[in-house]
Amino acid sequence: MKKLIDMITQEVKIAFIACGYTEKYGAVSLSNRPDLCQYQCNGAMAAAKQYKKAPIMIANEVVAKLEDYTMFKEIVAVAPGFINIKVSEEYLADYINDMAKEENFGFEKAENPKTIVIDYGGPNVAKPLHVGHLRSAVIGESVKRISRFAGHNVIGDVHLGDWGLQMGLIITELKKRQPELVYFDESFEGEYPEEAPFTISELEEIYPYANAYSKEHPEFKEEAKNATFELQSGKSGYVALWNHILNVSVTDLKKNYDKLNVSFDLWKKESDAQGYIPGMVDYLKNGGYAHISEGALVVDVKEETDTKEIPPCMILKSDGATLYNTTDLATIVERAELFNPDVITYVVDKRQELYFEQVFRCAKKTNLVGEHVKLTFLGFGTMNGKDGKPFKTRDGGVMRLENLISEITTAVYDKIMSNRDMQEEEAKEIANKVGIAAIKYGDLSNQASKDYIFDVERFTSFEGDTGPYILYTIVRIKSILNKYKEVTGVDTIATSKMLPATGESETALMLELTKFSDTITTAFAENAPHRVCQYIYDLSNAFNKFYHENKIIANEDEKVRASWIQLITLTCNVLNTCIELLGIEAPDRM
RNA sequence: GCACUUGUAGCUCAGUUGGAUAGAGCAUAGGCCUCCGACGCCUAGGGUCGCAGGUUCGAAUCCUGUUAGGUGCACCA
Repeated sequence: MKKLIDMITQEVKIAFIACGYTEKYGAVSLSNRPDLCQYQCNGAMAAAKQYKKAPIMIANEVVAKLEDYTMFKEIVAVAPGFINIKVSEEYLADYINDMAKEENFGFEKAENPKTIVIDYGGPNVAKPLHVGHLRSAVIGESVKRISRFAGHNVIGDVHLGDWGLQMGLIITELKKRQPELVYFDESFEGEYPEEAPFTISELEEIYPYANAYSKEHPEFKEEAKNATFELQSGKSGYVALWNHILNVSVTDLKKNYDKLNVSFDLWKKESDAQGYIPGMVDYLKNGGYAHISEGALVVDVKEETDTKEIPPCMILKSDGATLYNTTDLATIVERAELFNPDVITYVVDKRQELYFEQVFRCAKKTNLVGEHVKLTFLGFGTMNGKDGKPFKTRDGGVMRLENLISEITTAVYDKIMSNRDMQEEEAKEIANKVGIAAIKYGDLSNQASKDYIFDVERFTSFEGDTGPYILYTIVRIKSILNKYKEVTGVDTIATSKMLPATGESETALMLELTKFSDTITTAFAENAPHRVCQYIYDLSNAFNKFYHENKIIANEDEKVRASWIQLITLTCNVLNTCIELLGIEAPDRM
């Protein structure tokens, strides 16, 4: 189904052509002056120069061609050359009725679906999720859902950090604490136990301890490095331990991501890419791409046009060991081989931009991926506290994601209990949904690339541009619909059509609904969930205004009543679809 | 030092390919419940869009310079 604005544009363009002007001047945009009109065309002013004619004359000519169209309620030329447009109520109602009938409210899915791999989440094994992991998860999840809704074949990959010194540290520390474990018995040849010799909380304590200890004790660090090497060489006891660490970690991570309503199609790990490294390194060497610089194997990635110095992309350290770059490049190779993607999007902290620029350039320059593959860096800003500095706990430590979530949900729970008479059990469930919405909406409503201030007070507020306000609006509509069913005994799935709007707020609500497809299109094109947030906020406002101006259930005219029920049902459905794209769920009551 | 990035109301943020009087929310001051959820709606005040030039009929938006904050600059990830 064509977008309303495109249908208008089409007519205006035809009129421009009919008057002898170039089509491009007929571009129509949303009005900046809602008090004057709904849509506007500014092309006459741009055309004035080319045709050496007063803009208002051009505008008048064009308007004369369109005046009689039933599509328009009003189309006028205004000095110095604006064309102001209002759509007729009948036309708008027809459009809205079609929207309600169509799948996805008439949004047209991509004709040529692309395969898109989204790399987000990026947790490390044996380390708890902390606030630093929040944005990647929340933004990545939403971008994934939006892309999928837009009709693409999307693969969300968590890209687990399971490689490197951290594993050696844990193993070495474990050996120090429990040397009697069979994993350390060199002569052991049987089956290792299925049960892990530690719990997740023990694991989470071991890693930071070992990490700190290694900084003070070089000999311990040396041992850990050695253990890492032995693990990577396949020492069976260590591999068995590593599997335990992975399993215990992943189970816990899944639990936590689940709370956030975040899920991944793939649980690929850095270690999975290791197998691709030797071949890739050989390829880079033999292809003449890589050379030795200061003892390390590097690929130059600077370009003539650079205004800044871009350091070469390092493939192997001077001691011959691999590093993050190596793994990331190998992962690109792995993904290209497994999925043949058109796009790979990385949802990571924006501080890694230069680094990824190097990796992307290296991959392209050396043809590790084809020309057609688009490597996208979607960098997000820092989540700051109210003081504008990176978010910390009260005593200055790193805040665990779990704690952040429970802090928010208790705040919401208290609010619900003080306002509503509700069973504890139900209130808790609702508080979970509302709390998650508060966190996610608070994050997603900002442009991803900017830093933002995480303000518990503001995000959990039920007023203003917040997650809870959006949910409140949805719950309110649901409540009206239930009441309607109660009063009339009629199910809300009415067959009647929506009638042309009779009031301003009704027209405004309908117009807002027509913008659904435009919103999805832009949100996808820009990888920008905040577009969706903005839209549902506007839509919620439009609904609330309409609600206040009209008595829906009490209306005597049965046809109007049915029409309005249809209208708010559609509003509710659109809102629900949108919050789903943000990874948010609405409760039935709150 | 070099580079990237951000600067919009007291605070937190939007701002469509350059368009008309720069928008929201919070906070502040008022008004609206015998009526579908007042966690709502309406009204008011609040701005040199960091600063200075330039391009343009027209600039928060494009260009140049400048200033303030944030960030990054090969063997960490």
